[in-house]
Amino acid sequence: MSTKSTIINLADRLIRKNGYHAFSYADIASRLKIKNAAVHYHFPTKGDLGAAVIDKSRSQFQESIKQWGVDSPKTQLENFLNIYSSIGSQHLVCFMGALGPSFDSLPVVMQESLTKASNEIRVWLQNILSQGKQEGSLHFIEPVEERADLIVTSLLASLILNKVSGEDILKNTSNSIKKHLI
Amino acid sequence: MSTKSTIINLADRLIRKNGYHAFSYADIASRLKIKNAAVHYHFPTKGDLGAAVIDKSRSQFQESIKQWGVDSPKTQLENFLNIYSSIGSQHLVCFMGALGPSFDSLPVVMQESLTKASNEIRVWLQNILSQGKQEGSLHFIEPVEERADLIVTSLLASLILNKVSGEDILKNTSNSIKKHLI
DNA sequence: GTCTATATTCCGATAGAC
DNA sequence: GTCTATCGGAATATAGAC
Repeated sequence: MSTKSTIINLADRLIRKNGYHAFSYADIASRLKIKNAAVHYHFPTKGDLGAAVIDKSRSQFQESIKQWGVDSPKTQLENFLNIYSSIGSQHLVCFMGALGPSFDSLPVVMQESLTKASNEIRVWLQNILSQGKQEGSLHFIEPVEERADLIVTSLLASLILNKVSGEDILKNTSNSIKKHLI
Repeated sequence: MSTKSTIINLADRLIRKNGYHAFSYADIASRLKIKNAAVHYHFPTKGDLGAAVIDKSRSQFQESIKQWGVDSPKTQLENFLNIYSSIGSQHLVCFMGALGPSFDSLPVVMQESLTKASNEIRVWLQNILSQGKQEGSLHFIEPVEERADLIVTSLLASLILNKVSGEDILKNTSNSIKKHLI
């Protein structure tokens, strides 16, 4: 793997463990056994690196949902839930949960990519829910935007409370989500 | 108001706007027109200040639910929802949403207080839901822990996505929560 | 093209003045 | 008891070596 993508992966992990403002170029450099200024060659500013981390996650998500395209809405929803349980098992949060709370303090390039990401995820979930309702495999009474936001917010914060409480909050919320839809 | 409590309120606001690691003693000092080292007199370390911010919110919550004690479960739940809409209208997140994601990078005093806070909120909500179910005013099928966690996580992350998306996510999730319970 | 030596600013924290 | 002057170190970032 290239140095550049290694840096992105390290930054991604540090951001989702400690937060954007809690990691430094020195953290990355020491793990790569190079000088911190070498990281600046690949990413001139910290905002550039942060934006690359977001963009990588966005690309991965787009690739995932493309592959899921053949599956049923119910299966795609379970795939989506599995993303979060995978993150939770590593004692991390998702990039939206890591970066969203300090949105106002982030460089503009990161803010813009984050906003796009939130819309991409919410719109995709709305579509899956709509499809499932139409074919009769998923059930909900309220407007699809409301149910989609209920689900995505609950999953996002479950990873946060997993860290804080030390309990498996995500298991509880995932159960609740599934019981109401199916 | 005393300088000490003014500092706590300023720090609280800064944390919920930008995050714990994104604010400095200088931010507080400049707003108070004193030197940053003066803040160290009141709070020797940044962790002391952070813990005071959490403790203040915990006290406020305990006071609120004490006052709500006479209300019906349904009314208490609406009071709880109103806390979040009040925070959202100020374009802020709750302290749990601000601090939880970077839990691993926080001083131990803050971690311990945060963990207690998460349990206090979750247990209170579980009790309200149980009471409401028993008297027939609130309805849910899954175990009370699952529904309580669904609600609290959804509200927490709604404030985060409010910031990121620029839309009123909290309105959607609040509607969804109410429609399923009532 | 890739990385190192160096600069500059800002951080949290201490010692001591009033 | 309250605050100011100052420190040591870490942060991001630039200029230049190889």
